[in-house]
Amino acid sequence: MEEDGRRGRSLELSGSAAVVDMMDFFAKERATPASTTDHGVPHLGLKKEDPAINIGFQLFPATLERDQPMVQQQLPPDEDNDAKRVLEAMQAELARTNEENQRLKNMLSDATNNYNALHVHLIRLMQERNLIDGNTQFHEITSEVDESQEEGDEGGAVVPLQFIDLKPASVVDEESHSIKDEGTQRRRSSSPADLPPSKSSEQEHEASTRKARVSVRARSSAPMISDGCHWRKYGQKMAKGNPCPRAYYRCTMAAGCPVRKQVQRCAKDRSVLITNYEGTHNHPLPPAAMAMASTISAAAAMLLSGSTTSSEGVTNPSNPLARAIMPSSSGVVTISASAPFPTVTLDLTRTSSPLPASSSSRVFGQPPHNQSKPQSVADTVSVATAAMVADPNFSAALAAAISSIMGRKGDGGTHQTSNSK
DNA sequence: CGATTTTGACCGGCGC
DNA sequence: GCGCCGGTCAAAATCG
Repeated sequence: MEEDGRRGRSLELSGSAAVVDMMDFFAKERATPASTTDHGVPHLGLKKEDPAINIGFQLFPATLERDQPMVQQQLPPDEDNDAKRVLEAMQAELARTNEENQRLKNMLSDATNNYNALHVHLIRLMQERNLIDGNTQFHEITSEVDESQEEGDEGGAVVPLQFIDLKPASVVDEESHSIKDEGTQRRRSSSPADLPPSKSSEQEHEASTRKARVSVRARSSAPMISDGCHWRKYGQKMAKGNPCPRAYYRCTMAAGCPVRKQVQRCAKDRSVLITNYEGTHNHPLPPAAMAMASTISAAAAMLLSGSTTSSEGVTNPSNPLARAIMPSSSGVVTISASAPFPTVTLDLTRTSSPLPASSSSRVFGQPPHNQSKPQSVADTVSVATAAMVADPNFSAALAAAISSIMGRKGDGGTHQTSNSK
């Protein structure tokens, strides 16, 4: 986006702006009204490619208001009855089109509301199940998502879906104040005045979860995947063990948005672009970004609900969401609770990843030089849902998955929460 | 001219 | 304490 390859300094990150699978998908998302993609097609019975939507939404309103008076002005005063009848017929047709247009708008609005309500409901159900399971660590994830949903309800149909963020609300609030202040806050953090009287277990937990991330792996020759948000590059570093530089971006869609992301090519397969998201957006997301956020939220909530476990990064077909997605994709979602921070990974590489399962742990923000240390791979929980992002049928898949999940509430499973440290 | 990128410096965490 | 490393800052450069 910002990186268009006009400069040659940033090595591989400044390559040509090629289009990848996921970019194709998000480009489609942007070109279509939000509700047509996010609510799920079944509500409308229309496909998002249906030309009727675009015609009704964009073309008719503009042409109607312009053309109608023009036709009348061009008519001579003594025009014959045939011309009048044609004119009346045209006007009637335009009126009908207007009505159809309005009806489509209403349908889209309803569908959007339905989708948002379902999404909130889904997250809450997952939270309830986590409470039952007594999984305190993962509970924080869904509760955070839930809070963001409630905030979004204030804005009506627009729900500020956020990338998964495991930080407790207090931490989020602190970080939301000012990005500029963050550095000084971090450097001031050792001040005795800022230190709490005692370090409770809750605070220890906070420290362990404040660095939660979402990692997206996509095969791309582009310098950065298009995720719908606006990013500003604020740094670039050479990471040890990887010849490709790592670029640091922060969200510029709203002032003070604390969300950051890191973009780096995989050392073993340079065609794979690894993007790590960190933080919570403090603003509503555009449709394209919502698609990503929704997917991650749904996948994470689903996984954290404890229906599927795996230590090898493979798909468990008993998972309803996975079942809904699997037919169309080979993508893999992985959630790791490993130190130093829990991470949700979306593997969007269409072919099976050439990397072993353990390599995905490195994506989790852990530099390669840590690989020699004892590190848990067994706490990795995986299921194939990432295809929702890569697959243009994402909406239908998500809707099917949600429906499936709703229908099996209470159906539980084991939940792997082991931590390597 | 404002927005964005580049890039060296700086900081804190961590291991030895 | 020292050095390494990842992450961030901020001034300068660059772009549209």
